[in-house]
Formats: sequence, structure tokens, C-alpha cells
Amino acid sequence: MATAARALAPSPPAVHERLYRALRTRIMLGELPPGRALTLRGIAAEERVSMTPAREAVRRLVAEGALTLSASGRVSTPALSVERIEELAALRALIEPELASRALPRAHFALIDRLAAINTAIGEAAQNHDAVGYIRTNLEFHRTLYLRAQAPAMLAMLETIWLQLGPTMRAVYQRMRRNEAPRHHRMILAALRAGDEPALRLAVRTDVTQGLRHLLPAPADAGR
Amino acid sequence: MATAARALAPSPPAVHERLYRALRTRIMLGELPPGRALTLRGIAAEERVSMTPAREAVRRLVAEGALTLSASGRVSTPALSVERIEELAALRALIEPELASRALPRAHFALIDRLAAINTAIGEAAQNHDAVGYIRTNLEFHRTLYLRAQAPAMLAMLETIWLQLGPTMRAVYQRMRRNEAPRHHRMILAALRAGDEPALRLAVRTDVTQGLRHLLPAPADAGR
DNA sequence: GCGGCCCTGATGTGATCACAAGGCGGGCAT
DNA sequence: ATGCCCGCCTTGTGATCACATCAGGGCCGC
Repeated sequence: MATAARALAPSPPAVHERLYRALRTRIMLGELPPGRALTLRGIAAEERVSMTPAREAVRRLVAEGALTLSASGRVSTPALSVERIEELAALRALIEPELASRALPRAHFALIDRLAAINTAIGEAAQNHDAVGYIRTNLEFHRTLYLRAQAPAMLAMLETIWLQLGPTMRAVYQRMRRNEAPRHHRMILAALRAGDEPALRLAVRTDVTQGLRHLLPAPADAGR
Repeated sequence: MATAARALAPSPPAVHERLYRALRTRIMLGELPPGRALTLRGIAAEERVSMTPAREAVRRLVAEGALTLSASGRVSTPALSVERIEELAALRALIEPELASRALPRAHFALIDRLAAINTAIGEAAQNHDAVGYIRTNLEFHRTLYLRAQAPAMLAMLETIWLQLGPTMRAVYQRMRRNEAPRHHRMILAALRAGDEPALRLAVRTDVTQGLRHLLPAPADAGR
């Protein structure tokens, strides 16, 4: 695709692609608060281009659920309802253990070492109270593992879920004043080293549901 | 959203929305073969509009994986690799039992009766060798059940998976000369009537994997 | 003081144009 | 006859414009 083409020849990527990447990153990392309004002309002016590519980038992000359109077509980051957050968390809890399980047979030492290093970076971001850094390294931890699953369609679907949760994530990690990396990450690493598939599934699933539990009101059946 | 607005006032929906719906339906029902090339000007001319709304509709469908862009930006329906089909089938097998399970507590008699009626229609389409009709009624069966789960985000994600499988589905149902509705649908109905949640999950999961097994080469570990 | 109404400016939508890239076919050389 | 090359013409991209819609603020009347 476009990425590969750019890797071969340094031809500038299409403008709408660049806008898309930029917005997508900002949204996924939680740099935009939920409910933040955006305008096509504003996005376009920011990069000194016309509205056309801005429209295309926004349309694409809306299709992925990263942005929402009001009835009159105004664009904003989504302000998720509790029910929707619960659904998205449940989807993560379904897909991520599956990806981890598929990655397990291919997880050699070098990968586990890299995951451990990323986990250290997560801890540093947590100590610095760097919310964006925390989200970015946390996602990098998961993505690095799941890339080994060799399941691009699943990973793509999962990333759109992360994307939808992006603006909300920021609120989560600001609320919980965390000082260290998620404790379940160590369990994930241990299960990977041991080649223990059930333990890995459980650790991943718990990591996901723990991370989002803070957003759900009643801790009643959050783990159903 | 736009649908609700249209329901209140019969104002015509936005052109790009209309194009999107039309294309989406044709793709999901398998009316377009895999690898079919489309052009923005062609889509636009078909409905006597300019390229702009056609571009938006296509961009949206590309974001959902319903269409693919070649390196030079040409648009076509995706020709899925076997690996990708397996991934999408696995995603269906993860998400659909969950949706069925969530729908179970809300599944009253009227719903089960309606599902049985739809199932009859599936059988009729099968006997008439009506591939598009078969796919449409089959999806309607599943969607009708899952709508009761009150999980719009999950259902939306699932529909994008169906969408990606659309062009390929056509090939499946032409290959297997089926004469009746999927046999697991009866098991789904029975589990719903009995309120048996594990049986329902199993029946749904089996229905999904059986339906797509014909596309996978070696029947070795398709059900892993 | 306050609530409702109207107007204006901002915003999204669709059409049209200019341009660059590339696919495909015809034509030429061997 | 066949293979290659070149040029045309289709195709996607970005810019610009006209227009309908609507949100928000100011103004008037109570």
C-alpha cells in the first residue's frame, strides 16, 4: 500500500494521507479531549492545504469511529457513553487474548526482551505523569506483541477500537494517578517466557479489563 | 444521526450517504465479484452526480475494508487471501457468540418466531439458487438476533467484517450448491427457546465456521 | 432582568476545473 | 508473427467556488 510505496521512493505521500495519519495519531494518543469540535477549514488551514483532503481524512476517520458527525455534519471527537465504553472494552477483551495466543508460538527471546524494554518505558512515562507518553508506550507494548500474530486484519480491527477509545483514554489515565506500568504486563511477560497459553490469555484479558474498569460506574459485573 | 433526521422530515439524505448505502449493500450482498474495478467517474455518472460525493462514499468504504485502493489509487473490490479470510472468520467466531449470548436474556417468543420465519425464507432462497437472496436473508437472520443484544458498537464492527467478506461470500454460496437453510440455525433456535447459553454460543460459532469452511483449503485446524 | 427571536457569520456539501500519474492499446522494429 | 515502446486517454487528486444550513450572539419586547 501507500506505506510500502513511500518506503521505496521518497515521493511525498498524498496530502489526505498525511492529514489522516496526523489526526489519527493525535486521536489515538488522547491528545484531543472527548467532544472536541473540529472544522474542515481549520484542519485544512493548519497544514496550508484546501478543504478537499481535509474532508477525505475526516471522512475516513468518521468511518473508523474515531470522529463523529453531528446531525448537521459538524465534526467532533466522540464523547462515549458508558455503555459504548463497556462494549469496546469487551471487544478488546475478546480480540486481544486471541492475538496474544496466536503470537505466542512465534514469540522468541528477542521479542520478549523488547517487550520488557517497552514496559520499562511505560513505567518511566507513568512516573513523569506523561499521559500521552503512557498511552503511546502502552499501545506499543500491545502492538509489538500482536504484530507477531501475523494477523493483519485482526490487528487493524483492534486498532480501530483503540482509536475509538483514544479521547477517553486520556481521561482515564489522568484520573488514576498511576506511578508504574500495569502490573499485569509482568504476568504477560512471564506467560510468554513459560509458553503458557492459558495464563497468557488470562493475563492479557485482565490487563485490558483492569485498564478500563476505572471508567465503568458500578464494579458489579464488569468482568462478565 | 442522518437516519433519524430523515425519519422525521422526508428531506433527501445527503448524496454521498445515498451512494454509500447503495454501494455498501451491493458489496455486502456479494453482487460485485472479488477484484471488480470501479471508477469514481463511473459511480458518479451512474447516479448523475459529480465525483465529489462518489469520492466520499468510496473513501468511507475503503476505510471499512469494503473496497481496496491499488498503489496508484485505483478502486476495486478486495480479492481476499486465504489467510485474511481465516482471520475474518475467526473474528466472526469471536464476536457473534458474544452478541448471541447478550441477546439471549432479551429473546422473547416474538423474536424467535421472527427468526424462524426468516430461516424459512433462507431455505426458499437456497432452493431457488438465489445467491444474493440467500446471503441477504442469512445476514438478516443473524442481524435480527444480534440487534437484541443492544450492543451497537459490537454490531457495527461485525457488519464491517461481513462487508469485507461480501464479495467472497458470493463465490462461496455459488460453489456449495446448497438446497436448505444452514442446519445450525435450527440449533440456534432450539438453544434460544431453551435459554441454554453455552449451547447457543456453540451453535452460533459452529454456524459461522461451517459457513466459511468451504473457502479454507485444508480442513486441518480450521476450528482451532 | 430575562427570555425569545432574528440575523449574521461560520460550516459542510456538491460541482467544476486543472493537473499529474499510469494503464492500455496501437504501431513499429526485428 | 511477436515483442517492445511510446503516446493517448482514462483516472485519481487537490483547489476553488457557489450555496444551503445552522449555531450562536445580539437585540428587542415583555
